[in-house]
Amino acid sequence: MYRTHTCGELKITDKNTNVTLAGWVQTVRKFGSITFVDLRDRYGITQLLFSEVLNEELETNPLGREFVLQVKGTVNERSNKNNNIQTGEIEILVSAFKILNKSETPPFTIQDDTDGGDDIRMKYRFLDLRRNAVKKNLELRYAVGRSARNYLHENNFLDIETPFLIKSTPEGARDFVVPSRMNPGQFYALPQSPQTFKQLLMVSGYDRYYQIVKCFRDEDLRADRQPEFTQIDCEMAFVEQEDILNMFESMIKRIFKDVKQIDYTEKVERMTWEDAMWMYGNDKPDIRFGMQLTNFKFPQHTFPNKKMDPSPLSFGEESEVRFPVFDEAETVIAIAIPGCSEYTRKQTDELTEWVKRPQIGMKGLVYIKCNTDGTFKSSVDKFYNEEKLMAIAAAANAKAGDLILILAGAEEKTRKATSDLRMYMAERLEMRKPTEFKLLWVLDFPLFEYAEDDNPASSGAGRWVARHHPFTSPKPTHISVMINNDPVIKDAANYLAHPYAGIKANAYDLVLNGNEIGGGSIRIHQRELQEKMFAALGMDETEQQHKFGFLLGAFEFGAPPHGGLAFGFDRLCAILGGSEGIRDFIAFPKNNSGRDVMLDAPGTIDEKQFEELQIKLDLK
RNA sequence: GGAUCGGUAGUUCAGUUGGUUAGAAUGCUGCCCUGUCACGGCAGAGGUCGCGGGUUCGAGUCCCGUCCGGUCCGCCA
Repeated sequence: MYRTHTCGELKITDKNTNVTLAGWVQTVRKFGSITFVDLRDRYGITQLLFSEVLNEELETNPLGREFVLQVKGTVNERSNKNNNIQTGEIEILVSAFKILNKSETPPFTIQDDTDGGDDIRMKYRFLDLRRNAVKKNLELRYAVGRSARNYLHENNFLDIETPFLIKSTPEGARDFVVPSRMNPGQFYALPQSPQTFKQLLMVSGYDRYYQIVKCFRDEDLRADRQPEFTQIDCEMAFVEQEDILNMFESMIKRIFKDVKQIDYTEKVERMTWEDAMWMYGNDKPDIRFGMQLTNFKFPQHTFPNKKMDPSPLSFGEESEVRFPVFDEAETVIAIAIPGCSEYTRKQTDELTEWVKRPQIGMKGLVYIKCNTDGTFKSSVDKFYNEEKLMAIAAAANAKAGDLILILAGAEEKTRKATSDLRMYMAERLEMRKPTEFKLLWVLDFPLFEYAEDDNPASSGAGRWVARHHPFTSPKPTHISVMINNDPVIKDAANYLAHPYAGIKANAYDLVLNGNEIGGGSIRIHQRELQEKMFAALGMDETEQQHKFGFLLGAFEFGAPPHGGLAFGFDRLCAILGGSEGIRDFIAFPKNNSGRDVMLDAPGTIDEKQFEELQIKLDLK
């Protein structure tokens, strides 16, 4: 037997017990005739005491960091206790030891606060995973998965596996492809999600399905995006949107309870997509803090349901003064930053530089300081007098002591920039606390999105793309709009006037602290509507049949109404763990360029493999 | 596809207007130490300054290219 106990469980009540432990050498502290060794395993650290004969034996068999060590000994009460570790009251008085394996000196320290950078940690990920900080994340990941499985199991969901080698249907993201040896010249694709399979399972009558499953998308990476990632993928039959929201709102609350011991009892807030864009400039707003946008100016057709109040920015017809930046802009949006009226010139300049970065791309930034004494100081004093500034501040809901920031420009860009600025300021003011959690359902997304046509033959006319995916159903009231109108966009410049632009989807996203952690929809389950959808996306009958014939066919054999959603498992774990990046919540992640630096993958393949696949490499 | 920051000892970093022998911390090696737990003390080893080219009397430092890594935009139905 290699061990009788782990390194994390012995207590003062085990005093005088004979034990055998095995683990890795964390540190060796020598004091002439006695030596302390910290022995580490998955469960904790236990101090070993080598004295007298054993200490001398260490001279001939010296220990190094990360040696694998087995010791026999008795549990001893420490004379100096260490309250920082679980086993701090005891130590093992070693009577015999055996080095089970030696170790090279690791390239970085195996500690919570390692000295290793990301690069070297990833290269030696197997050592990095020994660190408590990463281990904690993987344990949290397991806990989240277990909690979800328990919940889904209790609610009659069936875990059904779906294939990884499927057919390429390049509708959304790029597919990863796998050549087929037995079918030369043909390729499988790895699934971007098990979407069509879970819908077919609904047709098959498995009315509650789930799977914690890998998905693959060949797109560029981010701190929170990996080419292979994991979803909690769920689907239900005979449900409406409300049923899904309730079912999965409860699931996420259960996860909060199980994993974070948080009683998230209040109802999850709900917001339409239009309101989210209006109030936050973003379809996944972080609503833990205020700083809502004030829309001073916007193109009415983008927000047909919003009323344009008389803007305090405008001058009367007879006025000689004009501020062209606001006058000529399509959109002007303000945010009031609480408590920042004391910002120095240097700080406001810094913010201006920030919005002028190419990633944001604004031309400048207007600020108004609402001084605590009731006066105002702004970068537009030349154009707006005290009275006007006061009116602007009132409209922007700014209080004395606030700093109003105003951006102006084209609608889409300005709205995004204002939203980015809001997040940046919140970050800067430490209003985004990683231990505070707030959920939000965003509802009523547009079904379609306008895209510039990349096909030059169609002379620049735009086309529709599915905002969610092509299986998403329109709101019941919008079905007829879709059926009865031609999807072709004749006037690209005025695409918002097209009836399709107003069609809302039966889709929903779950947002946690400004991150999309899940999304789904009620699906189309009638062949006619599905065909219309494919057609709207520019697929002719042949293409539809070729790509999705199996699904259209299935819809003719009693497809029930159904819908579902999928959670981004990695991202959910990262946020619950208080981190923005998902890499340390995945045991073996890829780097920025999609490489596994430990394996050095991807790599080339043998000539023989090419031959078997009947593929000749001819790189451009 | 684009922007931006970085690459100097095993590791994390500093390195001034271009100027003698490139530093610190940590890790590593050796010696000393009976109560440490970030042990302590003394001594020591350790560098193709990512790579290639250029400017210069002289380049870690300036310029160009390239490779690698981080973050972001585009992209991610």
